[in-house]
Amino acid sequence: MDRTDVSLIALRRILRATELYGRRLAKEAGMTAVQFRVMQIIAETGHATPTAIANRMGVTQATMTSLIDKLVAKDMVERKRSEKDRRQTNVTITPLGLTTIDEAPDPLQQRYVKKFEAMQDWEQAMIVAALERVAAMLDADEIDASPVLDIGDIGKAH
Amino acid sequence: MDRTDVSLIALRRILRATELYGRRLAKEAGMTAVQFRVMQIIAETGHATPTAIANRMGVTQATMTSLIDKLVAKDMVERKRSEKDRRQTNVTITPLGLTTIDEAPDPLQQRYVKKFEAMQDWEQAMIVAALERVAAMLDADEIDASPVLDIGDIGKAH
DNA sequence: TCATTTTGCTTAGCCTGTTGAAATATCTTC
DNA sequence: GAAGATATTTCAACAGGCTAAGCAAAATGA
Repeated sequence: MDRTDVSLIALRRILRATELYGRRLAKEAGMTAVQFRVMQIIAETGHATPTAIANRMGVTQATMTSLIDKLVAKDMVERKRSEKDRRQTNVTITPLGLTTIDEAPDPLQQRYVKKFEAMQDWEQAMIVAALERVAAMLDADEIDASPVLDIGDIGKAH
Repeated sequence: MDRTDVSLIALRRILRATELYGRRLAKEAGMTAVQFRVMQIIAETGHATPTAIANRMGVTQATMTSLIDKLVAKDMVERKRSEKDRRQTNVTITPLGLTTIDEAPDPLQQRYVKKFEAMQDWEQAMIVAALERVAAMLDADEIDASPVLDIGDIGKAH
């Protein structure tokens, strides 16, 4: 087995771990990974418009509407008409939504961040360099204005 | 922005490239990424049982039944009752299915493999080491006998 | 000013993937 | 051969995704 195979296998493990994380999250947080991702994005600043979220996640507005519908039904977020531009809807997170995502298990990220930060400086540097190299190899010529979608998002650090 | 963030962002790019690849594949090969993954598994040996495929992909038998239904409708695979154990169904790939996956575009892997193999020895070694390190960080204590699922599977090399 | 275009969002209808529960058919075993 | 285990399928229900169409509110421009 050559290095190419080994590297592909490692990539596969990374993808799979992410997928499994998404499923676990779905069960433990009482919502699906996609819904959780929407919550995370809204929680970053406390509010966001459907279009903005849709763009970041790489889905259409229509899809976002139905996702928000479900989160509203769960009392996790609220819709509020914008004052400035009354075409816009502002989706804000509710107190319940906030505690839910704060308390949500985030095993993948926690695990990764903790271990990453425990590494020595040179090793961190090496990993960052390698990951960026791989990312560049994979998403090259795909840099268009397309959205920042990611499956079960590994999330923002810290 | 510290190194942890940078590394998470790179990971996110990797995941996203994989996701986008799955979507492109779906359009160009005339089937979805999930269906394609089923085809790949069957093609490994030319045949497989629904349960075996379901296990490898981490879905239930019921799901596999409906996936196979669709592939049968597309004339990509066939169901054949096993002779030995007539409870079992053997899913075999058709000639059409075989040519379809042989000719399927595999831009992600091609791109990756080509670039990887063009790298210098020391760089390949560095990337393999880094990817394995990251994979270990992510899928630690998750090594159980669970299935070999991966989204839009990066695929087997060569 | 006001008609036209653009923008932001929702509705409606349709697909795929997924599951759990129940039904069917076929071994296996005592 | 009856009871239990195993392999699949069927069915009903949902989540997520899309497109097309519609509506309401800005923005534009003649």
